[in-house]
Amino acid sequence: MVRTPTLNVATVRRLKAFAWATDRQVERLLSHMRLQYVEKRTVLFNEGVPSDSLYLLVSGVAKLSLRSPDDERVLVSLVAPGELFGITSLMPGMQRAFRSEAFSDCWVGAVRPEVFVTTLLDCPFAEFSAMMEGTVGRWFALLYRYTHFQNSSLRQKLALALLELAQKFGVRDARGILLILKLTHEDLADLVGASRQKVTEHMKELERQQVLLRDRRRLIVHPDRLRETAGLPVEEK
Amino acid sequence: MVRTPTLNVATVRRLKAFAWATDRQVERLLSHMRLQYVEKRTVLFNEGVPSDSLYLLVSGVAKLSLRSPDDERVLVSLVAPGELFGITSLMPGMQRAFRSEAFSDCWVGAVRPEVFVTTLLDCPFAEFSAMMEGTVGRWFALLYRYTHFQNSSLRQKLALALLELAQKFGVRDARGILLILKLTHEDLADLVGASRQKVTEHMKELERQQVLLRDRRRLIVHPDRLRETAGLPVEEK
DNA sequence: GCTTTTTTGTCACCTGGGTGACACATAGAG
DNA sequence: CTCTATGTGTCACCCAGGTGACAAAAAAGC
Repeated sequence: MVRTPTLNVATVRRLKAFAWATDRQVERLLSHMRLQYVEKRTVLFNEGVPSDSLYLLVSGVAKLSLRSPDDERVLVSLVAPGELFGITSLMPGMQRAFRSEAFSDCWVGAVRPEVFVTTLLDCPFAEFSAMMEGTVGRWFALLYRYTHFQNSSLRQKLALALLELAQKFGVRDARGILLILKLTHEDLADLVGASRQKVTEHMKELERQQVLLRDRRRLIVHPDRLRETAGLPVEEK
Repeated sequence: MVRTPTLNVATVRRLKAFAWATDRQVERLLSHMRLQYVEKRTVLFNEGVPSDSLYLLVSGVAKLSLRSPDDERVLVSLVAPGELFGITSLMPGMQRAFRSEAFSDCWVGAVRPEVFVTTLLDCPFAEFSAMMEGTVGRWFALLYRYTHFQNSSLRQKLALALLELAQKFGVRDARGILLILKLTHEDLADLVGASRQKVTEHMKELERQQVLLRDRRRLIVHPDRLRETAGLPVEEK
């Protein structure tokens, strides 16, 4: 039989979670936390679903993973007791980036992110989360790209990198999205961690396949086709 | 000659920076921002130095990079106008993770992170940054690992992953750091994005080199030697 | 314009790591 | 304590992508 752990201030301190918070704050937070048992291999949330809870791992080991283009699972991280996870819930309207499942049997505490922020920081959730998005949101995009690089071919990495560049530096154009940047193949190679020569080869090939085209030294990309060659689910919008 | 851009609320709005902030907040923030011109190829900050400023890219393109084990530069990201960068400054006592340099001639605004937080969020900086550390700090560790995977051999990736695991799941032991986790080679393979077979080979090799040893199915690692095989600067402490 | 430097395109060759296959060891389950 | 399932160790073989080299094409100086 499974024994429910007691979750009080002392436990939290032992887990070294919320080290910066006062006892009173922790107590209030705990009163809003629902504790749940998650059996090994059970999925807590899947990538792509809305992020409405923040989790504290109380005991056991949790696992964050994502599906790579070739449908393999990439193990992104293992979560240790005392860690918070499901952090996308701190940013407005964000979907879960990873699947979370129990790597071993776990006890997990769940709170609504609004409660978390207002009890620990006394500042409106909307403001806090907007701030998060404006600052660490960029990091998050990076993490996204890098985790998706795992198990991808060079061609896919290139497509992924170009998509990110299109979001940042792209302007609409009759023929697609124009990147307002002069990038050499060497720059791209550094970005995806490949050799210049192979980048040249793949870029030629991508041009041949009409995924992108060049106007002098400016790139014009076709985001849907890029997404396809990157092996991403084609975004409907 | 270089023309100094005007930096007022309208400019900020056009850049789509701080979209969530009110005009008054933006105005106050701008009054504390020092604008500087950074010529192409100039380094703004280097990895490893203390993070004491937060930057807004006003015009041009900036570049974030790091040095890989084989002393190559990994281009981590290109920063677009309107983006904030140097975000490590929002976490307490954190060093810069990347080098930042101008990819093209840039105008950059710098603020102290305390000013940034208190004008935009009216909550004490110390509390905010503790909160950041406790939440997105984990993401940051991930980003660190993944960026360092770039241009690394499987052996180095393994060492890096094991170091991260040792930090999370390690307890001191007479023989090194004991990982309180039963990990299969397959798990490790998923973590570093490699095949199970090659992981087995490299783990054997690492055992032979006394970088780690096994006690039944538990791993005991030697962090300094791991750091060395990962190609990281051996941390003095 | 002409010259120098930087990029691009394309080779031929090499190597780290993926794949499949299979024997052996270990650990749970009963 | 035995049986079965799951992990480990080690092959032989293949391929994506790295390396070096060099010519053609574009840019950038002047």
